[in-house]
Amino acid sequence: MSPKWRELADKLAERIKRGEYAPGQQLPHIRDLVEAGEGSKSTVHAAYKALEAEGLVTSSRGHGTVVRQQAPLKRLGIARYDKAKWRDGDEVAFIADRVASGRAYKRGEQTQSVSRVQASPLVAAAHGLPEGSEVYARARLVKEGDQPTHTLTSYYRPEHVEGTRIVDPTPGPAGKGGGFRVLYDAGYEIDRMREELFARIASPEEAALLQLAHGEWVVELHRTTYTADGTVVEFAVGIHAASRFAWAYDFKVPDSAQEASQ
Amino acid sequence: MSPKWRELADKLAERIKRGEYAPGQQLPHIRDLVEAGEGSKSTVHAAYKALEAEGLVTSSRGHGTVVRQQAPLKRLGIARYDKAKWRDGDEVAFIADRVASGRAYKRGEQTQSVSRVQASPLVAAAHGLPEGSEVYARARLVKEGDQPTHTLTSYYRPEHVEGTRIVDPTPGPAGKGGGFRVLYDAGYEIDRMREELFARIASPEEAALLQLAHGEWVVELHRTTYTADGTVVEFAVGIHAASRFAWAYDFKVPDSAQEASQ
DNA sequence: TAGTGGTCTAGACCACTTC
DNA sequence: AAGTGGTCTAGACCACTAA
Repeated sequence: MSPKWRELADKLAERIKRGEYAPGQQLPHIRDLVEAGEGSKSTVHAAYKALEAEGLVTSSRGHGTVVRQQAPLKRLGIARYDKAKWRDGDEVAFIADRVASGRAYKRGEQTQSVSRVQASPLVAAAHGLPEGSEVYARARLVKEGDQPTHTLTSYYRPEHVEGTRIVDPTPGPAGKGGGFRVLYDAGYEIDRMREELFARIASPEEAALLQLAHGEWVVELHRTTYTADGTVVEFAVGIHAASRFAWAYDFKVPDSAQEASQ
Repeated sequence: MSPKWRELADKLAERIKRGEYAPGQQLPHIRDLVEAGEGSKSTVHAAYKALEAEGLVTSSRGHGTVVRQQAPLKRLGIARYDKAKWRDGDEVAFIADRVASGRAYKRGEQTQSVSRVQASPLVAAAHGLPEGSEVYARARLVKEGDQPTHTLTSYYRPEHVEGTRIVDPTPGPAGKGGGFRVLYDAGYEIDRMREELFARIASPEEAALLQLAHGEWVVELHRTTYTADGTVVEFAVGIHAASRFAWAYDFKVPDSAQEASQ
């Protein structure tokens, strides 16, 4: 026998999934359910808190509890890095994402700030630098309408970007073609990438920034970008609301027995 | 000003991270903290519940609340599918994972059951079959010691596996070399894969199976495996405890302007 | 039997929003 | 001022574990 608050939460979740409570619609007020005999205020509140942690509703004082918009997952694939997009056209990866997902791009949905900082152990290791070396950090917060979706911070070695648009940024996503175009123009053509992902609980700051419910998770993405000679020209860390993204990777099955002939 | 339960949870989390409460060690009992003036029983309990949702501790009735073992992330990369491992040797992918993570493999850490089922919409779409077609499902639950880490269910088309070891399984991971070896021996050499990942709340069944705390998340992995001629020979769905895994993907930056010459 | 965490209640009070 | 969700208390009782 589940606890009472769990039963109530399941009952409400069921109705939400069946569409009886539509997205944007108000759930019954806590005091109404108390009156209706669903339990004490604490019990009903526990059920609502569970629904919020599960991402189904959002509560706010003074307003009430409303069913959340269940935005479809945004799908990110390798194709978003296609050279043709940023080298020959003027797209940048994050705009390609929108197009692929059938979303429109609006100006002002990406904020950016560039600063010169000391490399953290993670950043230093990725770039093969001593800890504490100075690097350029380009931090973006990407929104979709009013909804922030993820942060992305790129770290560059000073000798690769000094004097480029990246360190003296005009508004918008690093100008025409984005960061990879800038590196390309500076003589560093990207060739290979490594993406590493894992999920964890959002920190309080991240939860506030990405408008996450308490207990929601984020996916942390580490992207290391190499030129053909193996130089790391960009290391980026992204924090994504875990419930809003999916990643897809296509690859050939490796065969180490044939490595020499490839 | 955070609520009292949040302050208490943060204080305890801090001490856990600093090592004052070591993994496996008991946290103070709820009633002790009530006595110590940290708040009422409900307040202290709320703090403990938050710590549990954040994966830091596990509570159980009759025992107490102990600090969780923070197992390092298991890292999964493309290399675990290396043909040399299962074609020329007799390793299977999941053993390669253990070796890469410095863990030992013990027999009996993987359970398996094979059945003939009607394809769900997801499975049918992956195989390009009409919904409800019959497929073989090979379901595994992978453990590490006593700790289950993930489930993995592979779906095969009957004409690809009928009469092979897969559908008449001997104990262990589909026998020597695993499922890919069986397909290889049957004339279907795998060539290309697509992995898709996303995170979501664990269902109650998954939480029980994988021994997850309430509110923990899982990563669902969809793996589609193709032969060189584009035939889908395996579609697999994995459910991983989100806090226990990391994924890494290496790839060349695509260039659609050169597709013809590749 | 004694001790643990978990649930539930009734009610007071707080923080915030809207009218 | 009235109505919303959020916090907190004191205490009763339940479920489970151990000796």
